[in-house]
This record gives sequence, C-alpha cells and structure tokens, in this order.
Amino acid sequence: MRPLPRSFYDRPVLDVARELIGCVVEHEHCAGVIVETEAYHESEPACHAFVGLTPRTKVIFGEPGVAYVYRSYGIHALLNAVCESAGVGAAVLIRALAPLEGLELMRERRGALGGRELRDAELCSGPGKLTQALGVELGENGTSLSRGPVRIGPRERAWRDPSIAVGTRIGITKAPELQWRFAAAGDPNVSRPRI
DNA sequence: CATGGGATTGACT
DNA sequence: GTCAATCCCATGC
Repeated sequence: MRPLPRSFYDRPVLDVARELIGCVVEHEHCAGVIVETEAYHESEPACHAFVGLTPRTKVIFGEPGVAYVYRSYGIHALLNAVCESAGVGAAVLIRALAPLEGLELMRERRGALGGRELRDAELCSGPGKLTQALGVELGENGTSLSRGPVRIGPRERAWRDPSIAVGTRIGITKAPELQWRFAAAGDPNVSRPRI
C-alpha cells in the first residue's frame, strides 16, 4: 500500500473526514476500509483541543498526518487522524471499518460475545472495537500515519466516489447539533445509531 | 493532592 | 430501555 501523504491531512478537517471514507487502515497484518468518521476542531467544545495546548492535546495541535490515540472511558483506545496545519487543533475520529484482511486475527483480538464468535460486521463496527480488532494501543499516539505502525492508504477502485451519509456526532454532550459525522450509506459496518 | 468527567461497550431488566 | 467498568488527565484547592 502506498500511504496517503501528509498533504492529504493538511486541509480543512471536514474535507478530510469526508474523503477518508473508503480509505484503507492497516496495522499488524490487519486492514479495513473506513466506513465512518467524525470531525473535531478546536473551535467547538466537543474537541479535546478546545481547552488549548496541554500535555494531552499536544499531538492534536501538532503535525497533520499523525495518529492521535487516547483512552476513552478508561477502557477503549480511540484512533484519530490529526488534520490541518501544525498549530491548529483538528482531528478525524475513525469510527468504523469494513474488515478487509486479517479477519481471523481480528476475531481473536475481539474475543467471543456471549460464547459466540463475532460476525464480520461486528468486528470493527465502533471506534473502540476497531482499535481492539487491529491491535492499536495508546503507545501509537503521535506516530505517523504514512510511516506506521498504523498506516492509511487511498481508496481502492471499488470505493471511488462512495455515497456518503451525513449526521450528528455520537456520544458527545457539547455541540451536539453539528452535522460532522460521515458514513458510507447503507454499509453494515457503520456503528449504531445509523445515519 | 483529590475529584470528576468522558469522542464506549456489553450485560442485564 | 438502564447501568457499571476503568483510567487518563484537566481542574481546583
């Protein structure tokens, strides 16, 4: 895979969030097609960068094309792509993938649910699920999405010009009205509630 | 130093 | 539908 260049991310975060739909994420022998994203920007209070530059937000304010990984609810690692120029706090949350490679390894990492093996569409259908399936951890915070260990490549042929649904972001309490969530229309891997 | 709040998930009523 | 798990870090004293 030829990873997306830094310049792809050095643009308005809403453009990047929309165009990441259909792109491919790779990590440790697993890969999936991005089918759901959300945009976050320092100008609105749901974004971690809203509070300004702190040890936690340093990466969001840094170079575009870098992974921002943080722990959510004490349990899950969530994966973001840092966007816009260095000095601007903006990132795209990767919320769901269509599994592409390494499905057995994903199933192993995700474990059983009620004594039952997970179906394909349950492996990466949420922001915490996909990091567990790919094996992405907090240590990858601040690493390059071009050089790895997490890498993102361009849309493959089948994903040229996907139909994209737009809606409000999930699980936030601040700025809930912004329609900054993007998803591949009708894709079974999109998290609930569907757009 | 103590406290409180999550960009979630899965189990349970 | 409700709810707890669990930890990082921002904030306030």
